[in-house]
Amino acid sequence: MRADAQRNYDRIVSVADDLVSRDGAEVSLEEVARRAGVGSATLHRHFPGRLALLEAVFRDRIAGLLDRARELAETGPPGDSLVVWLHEVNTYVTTSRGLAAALLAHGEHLAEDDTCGAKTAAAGELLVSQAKAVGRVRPSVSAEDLIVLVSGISLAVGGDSERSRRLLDLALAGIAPAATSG
Amino acid sequence: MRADAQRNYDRIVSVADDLVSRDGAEVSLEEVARRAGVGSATLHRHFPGRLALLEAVFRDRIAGLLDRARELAETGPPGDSLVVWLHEVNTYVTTSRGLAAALLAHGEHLAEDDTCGAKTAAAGELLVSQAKAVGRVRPSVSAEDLIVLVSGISLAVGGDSERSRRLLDLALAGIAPAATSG
DNA sequence: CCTTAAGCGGGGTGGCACCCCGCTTCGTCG
DNA sequence: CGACGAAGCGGGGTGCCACCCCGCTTAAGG
Repeated sequence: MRADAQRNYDRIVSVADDLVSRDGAEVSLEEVARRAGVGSATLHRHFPGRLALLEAVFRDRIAGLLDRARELAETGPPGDSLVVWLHEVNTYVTTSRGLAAALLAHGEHLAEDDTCGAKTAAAGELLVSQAKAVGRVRPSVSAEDLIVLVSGISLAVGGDSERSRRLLDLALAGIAPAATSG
Repeated sequence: MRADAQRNYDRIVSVADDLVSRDGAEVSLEEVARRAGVGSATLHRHFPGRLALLEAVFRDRIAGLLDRARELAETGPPGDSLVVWLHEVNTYVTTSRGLAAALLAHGEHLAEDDTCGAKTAAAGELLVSQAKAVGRVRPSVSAEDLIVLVSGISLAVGGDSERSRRLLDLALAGIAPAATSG
């Protein structure tokens, strides 16, 4: 990639990061280009569609989540690590406007691609299988399910972190009262 | 309301119903107006904003859900009725493109208004309090939470009914294996 | 320094939400 | 039943958008 192209690419991602976190995933791509000091054609050449831009913007943050999953998998107790990680994902997704949209790219089967959602689900799979091994998670539950769930909650609550956290707790525990039988 | 105004209103809602269920909540309002045979100004006069139109489109379906909640509250076993009703809501919401968006109108506190979401949550409250009374639901869970959850799941899965149903089951039961002790 | 192609961006296209305002039609009342 | 005031209508305008075309610029290599 030519040096000027790389410079423009970086400027666009940086500006998009600011604007998306300020205004959400539906920012005007024109404005991103304007603030980045490039023509809109340049933006569209580098990023064919809004999703491609969002993927680039969140790539680093997602990478952080992946590292964190590996770290938790190695250090934490198998059952709790998954819950801790999902709450961290939830916080990330809820407080980063537009991330949920990026995670749900292609909406349905987010596997096989190298999209943010696919990579996140893959990282989660590690923790899920650990948790299954110690009987803390049903076999029918997949990491992809959980990522979709987190994303959906985040989409639904807007940016209300407290409610998002509460709904995730609810979904992980179920609606029934805690079984006091042990 | 003048007779012609009423006629236009009805035509717009009817056409919007078709187009939203075919193309989702993001239909072009211009196209709705075009197909309804009215000027776009007429549409915008009757419905100030996309959400107002969606509310009108789904009002009848929502009314059906409310009746169903009352019916289940009277006839069904308190614990199961809630689950049955939530699955019915889920099916409705997932198969009616755009309904989730309508239910999440104003996103955050959907109480107090007479929006679709508020009315649905109110109807659910009946079943929730029944279920709490028989110890099937934790006191900290509100009907509003559950409606937001259902809507979020629906948004996240696109139109995949089977997955939507599975995720709702998951969220209601929690991720842990079924307690075989009880 | 010169070539060449990768990359750029001004400006165009078609579509959108939303609004203004002169014209039409409805409902009412004499 | 006819006329009148107002409610309602919609063609057309504005400003914004995503996305693209194409002649010009400039980086990179010899």
